Amino acid sequence: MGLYDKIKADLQRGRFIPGQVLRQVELAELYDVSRIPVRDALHQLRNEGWLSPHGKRGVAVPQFDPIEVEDLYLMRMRLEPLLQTLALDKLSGEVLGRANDILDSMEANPQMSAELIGNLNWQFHACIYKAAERPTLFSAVEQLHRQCERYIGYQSRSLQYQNTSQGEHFSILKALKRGDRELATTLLTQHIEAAGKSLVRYLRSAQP
Amino acid sequence: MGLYDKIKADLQRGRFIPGQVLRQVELAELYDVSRIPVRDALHQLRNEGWLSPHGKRGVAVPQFDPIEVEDLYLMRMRLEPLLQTLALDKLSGEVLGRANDILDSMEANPQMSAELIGNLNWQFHACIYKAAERPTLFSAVEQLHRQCERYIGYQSRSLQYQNTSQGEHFSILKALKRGDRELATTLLTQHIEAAGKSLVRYLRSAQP
DNA sequence: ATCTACAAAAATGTATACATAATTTAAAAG
DNA sequence: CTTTTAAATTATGTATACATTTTTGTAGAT
Repeated sequence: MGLYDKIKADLQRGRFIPGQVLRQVELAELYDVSRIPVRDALHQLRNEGWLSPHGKRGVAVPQFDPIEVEDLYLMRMRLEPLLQTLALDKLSGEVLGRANDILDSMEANPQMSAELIGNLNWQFHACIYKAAERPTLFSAVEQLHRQCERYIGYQSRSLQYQNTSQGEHFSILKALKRGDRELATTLLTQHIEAAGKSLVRYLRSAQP
Repeated sequence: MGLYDKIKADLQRGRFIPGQVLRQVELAELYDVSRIPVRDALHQLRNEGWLSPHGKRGVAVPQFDPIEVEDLYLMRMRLEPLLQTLALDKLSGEVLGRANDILDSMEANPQMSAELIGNLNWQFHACIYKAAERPTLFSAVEQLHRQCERYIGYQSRSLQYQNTSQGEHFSILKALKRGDRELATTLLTQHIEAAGKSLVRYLRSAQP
């Protein structure tokens, strides 16, 4: 696990306080490396929205920003259905099977960590998206996911939402299996919208 | 002008051949700096699609990829109208005036460099987009533009396309002034689609 | 007392040197 | 002759040291 992942994990776990300014030397000492790899990691983390520029030098841990969340989900609502549509014609039985397995494994283990649930969630959609064989579009969507991760965090969400979300996954998969383009698109759009709304609700309740 | 800009300009001008592998030492000697700033610049250029990973080490100048162009314009067609819509309510007379000035200045100088035309082109849209005050969405759109730049290059395009494109700009601006949400959205979508198609046509004619 | 100018500090950018990882080349075995 | 393995080469990653830039603090003038 590289330094980038370590710092990201610590940001996700809330080790650094929003608003806090991170200095290269501090981090270098903290993780026991030189400033060079720290610089690289900070650049990347800034690109992905995990850190924001702080004046002319340094980076800061960004505050929670509801507008940013809204923007991220608005973009996902427009790009992910597009990608899924492009994938539809190329969906093999193998891909659909793998997608099914992922959902089943989530169903089977009712008490997975929030982190693992989030990962499998993305795995499900990603394995469908990859079938489209559109690398540029895929990595754009992937980056949006990474930016969302910052807000999703490791907090476990309500069991109720987990269930409806899981139900939506199965509906989408069914529509894909039937090759119903329209329905799959509609369901995915609603799925993302619901996820966004749920996230905003959660953030508003957790943060003052 | 930083090293990043220098290398990008040289990529845009075709100093490096598509497929060519770029080594840090070569570039360091070429631009007379050490490898550290080269590394930083290469990272960023790779993030923006100007360079692609080459195996487990090094980067290469990417080949022209029609699918990538299509993806970029598909994304722009979905994100830019969204951003413009969000801007519509906040458009002040001052912003609209500035947008108008940009178009007029393009009209006034009929023989600007292709590079300058491209810049003003983006300035026009950007000054409207900025009015939305949605930084996340804006920088996503901005990044898509940067990725498109690689294909647009410095080559001058047909005069015919310049004229129709300019006409579309005026139509969009008029719709925005009237506050016609629907029309402005439709026109912008078509504008981007036309630009994409024109670019693909151009690339197909220039490249074998 | 406030503002400006200049000096001291602190933080980041960059160069050089070394460590690690990857690729290639050559040698040996099948 | 092909394939495999190990050594040498080459490229990138990282540490340390130095340069540059930005910020902060202080002294003097208005």
